[in-house]
Amino acid sequence: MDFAALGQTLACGQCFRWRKTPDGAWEGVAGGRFLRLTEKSFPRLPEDPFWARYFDLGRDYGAIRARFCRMDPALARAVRYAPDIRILNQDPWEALCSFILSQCNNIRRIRGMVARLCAAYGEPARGGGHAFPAPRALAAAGEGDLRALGCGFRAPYVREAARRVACGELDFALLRRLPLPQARARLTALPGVGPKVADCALLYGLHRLDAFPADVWMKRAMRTLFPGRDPAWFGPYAGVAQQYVFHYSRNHPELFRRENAGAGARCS
DNA sequence: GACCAGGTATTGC
DNA sequence: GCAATACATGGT
Repeated sequence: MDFAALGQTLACGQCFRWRKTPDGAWEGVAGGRFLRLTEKSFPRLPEDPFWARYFDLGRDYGAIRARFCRMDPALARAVRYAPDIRILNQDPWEALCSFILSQCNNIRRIRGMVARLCAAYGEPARGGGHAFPAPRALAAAGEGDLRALGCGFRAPYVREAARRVACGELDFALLRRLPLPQARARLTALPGVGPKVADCALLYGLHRLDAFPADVWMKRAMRTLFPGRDPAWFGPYAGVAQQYVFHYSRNHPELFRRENAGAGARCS
């Protein structure tokens, strides 16, 4: 991974709190810390244990890529489009909450909603900006307050998820060690959390790399690019494959022009 | 205005 | 099981 390719990881749809500044730096907040990455500071990233883990620097993505490229030509195309994508180790609560907000929504607006929540309910972060709000903080917010920040019909979902995390009813430490189907079931027990959001929380928040979020783009991609395949076919790193394919698909909508989005998302 | 955006819950067949 | 519909909101 080099600095120039950072955008592949930070702007491929897995996180909502990073931005590229006009002068070409990347700025973001995670784990209550603000980070500004430039061409100059980037090489020292591995020295910080927190950020090394956040960017999953200990994993050999070259081997994962090579395996994908051998498996299937379409998968190889997706990998080559943005080979430097890595799956971040995000905070589980932040991932769950962010993807609850993602339903029936676009990435630009999700970023805005998350930014407003952080500004209103997040503690000041070390170095600048605000941390993602603690579950406790959002559990204590009124539904009307969350709606006022633009959360819409997702407001009660966020509040209830926050409450269950805050009181320990939903335990991320447990989710880390449960078999995937059982972890998924615990998550979908929350109102407003279905299979897609659950898999996002598992993949992005708990780093379960075999979780495979299937949104509209992935459903289209599966029909068109991988007919007859299912998530298990992608193997133990199915979630990584999903990220390559999701990003590739979103940036090649012409591949699906003759599809009628159907089979899934209906918002209006 | 209609249509869409990383879905989910509810209802009716 | 599976299709239809409501759910807020902002951008094109």
